[in-house]
Amino acid sequence: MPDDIDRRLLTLLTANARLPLKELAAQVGLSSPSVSDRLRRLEEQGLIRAFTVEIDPAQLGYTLQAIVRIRPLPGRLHLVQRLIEEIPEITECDKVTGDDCFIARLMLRDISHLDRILDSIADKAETSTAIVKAQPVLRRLPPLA
Amino acid sequence: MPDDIDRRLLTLLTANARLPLKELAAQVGLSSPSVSDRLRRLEEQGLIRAFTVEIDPAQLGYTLQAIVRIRPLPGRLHLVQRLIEEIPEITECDKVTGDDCFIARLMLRDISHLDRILDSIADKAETSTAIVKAQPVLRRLPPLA
DNA sequence: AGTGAAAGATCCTTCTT
DNA sequence: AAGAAGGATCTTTCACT
Repeated sequence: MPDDIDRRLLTLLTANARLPLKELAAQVGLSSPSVSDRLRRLEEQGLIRAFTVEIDPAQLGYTLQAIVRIRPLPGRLHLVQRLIEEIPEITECDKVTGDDCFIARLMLRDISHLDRILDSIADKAETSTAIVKAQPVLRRLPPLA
Repeated sequence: MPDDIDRRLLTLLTANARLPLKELAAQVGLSSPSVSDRLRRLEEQGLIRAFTVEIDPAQLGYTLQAIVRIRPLPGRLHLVQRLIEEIPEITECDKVTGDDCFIARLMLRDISHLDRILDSIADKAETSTAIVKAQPVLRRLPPLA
């Protein structure tokens, strides 16, 4: 279980994953070797899954996003799931309770792009689409208390 | 606009943001200083928004996730949006077209945690909740073609 | 579990071409 | 954009708390 210092390290790294050890150590009041040890441990136990970059999809041409709820037709659950995994424009998908079996986020170049993708699953699942107008909360950490 | 080499750099960094310049340079067939210049440019123009870590929420005690659709009661749109921004368990929220004005992702410790949060907005908005059972597509990059 | 220091390797940036 | 050099940073180790 992460202690208070681990949590502060995670907060700092979430904001800037390239902070040097010396800087991290100063912020949490430990020495560089200690911080180095803690980071290694956090990575090994999988609490830190990966070091990544956050990309602005609009600057890659994906100026439109949609949230699509997907209800596979009877007997098509597994087929639809495989399909979802293979559509690269789906950058996130959750399998959930309730009628809407899947909830997916799509990155799109324009509306016709959306139309094309929805058409390709129309014979295997029903879909409900919501176009993203704004993002009041961009991906952030839950409370670490 | 990013060229082919920029796109390869983005792909490499998305998988591992700590790859050294030398390694990145070798992969794309350039020298370290060139790659350094490109990364600086990508960061300055905001295509790379940030260097971060990906955290496993379960290991922070958030063993439950929910996707909640939120329909503010008449006249409560702005109030509800402020509320959403202030609930730290909401780690993602999109404002979308359609009846469901907001779609939010909640990180939760258990079911009673969900109950508490939904209760706190029950008098300002209607909600529909879907519990996440699996994540067939974890956050990934859209195609860079 | 952590500190402080020090050595050796690696990495980044600057300068020149 | 490449190559070489200088300076910073990371990691590891060790004796000690």
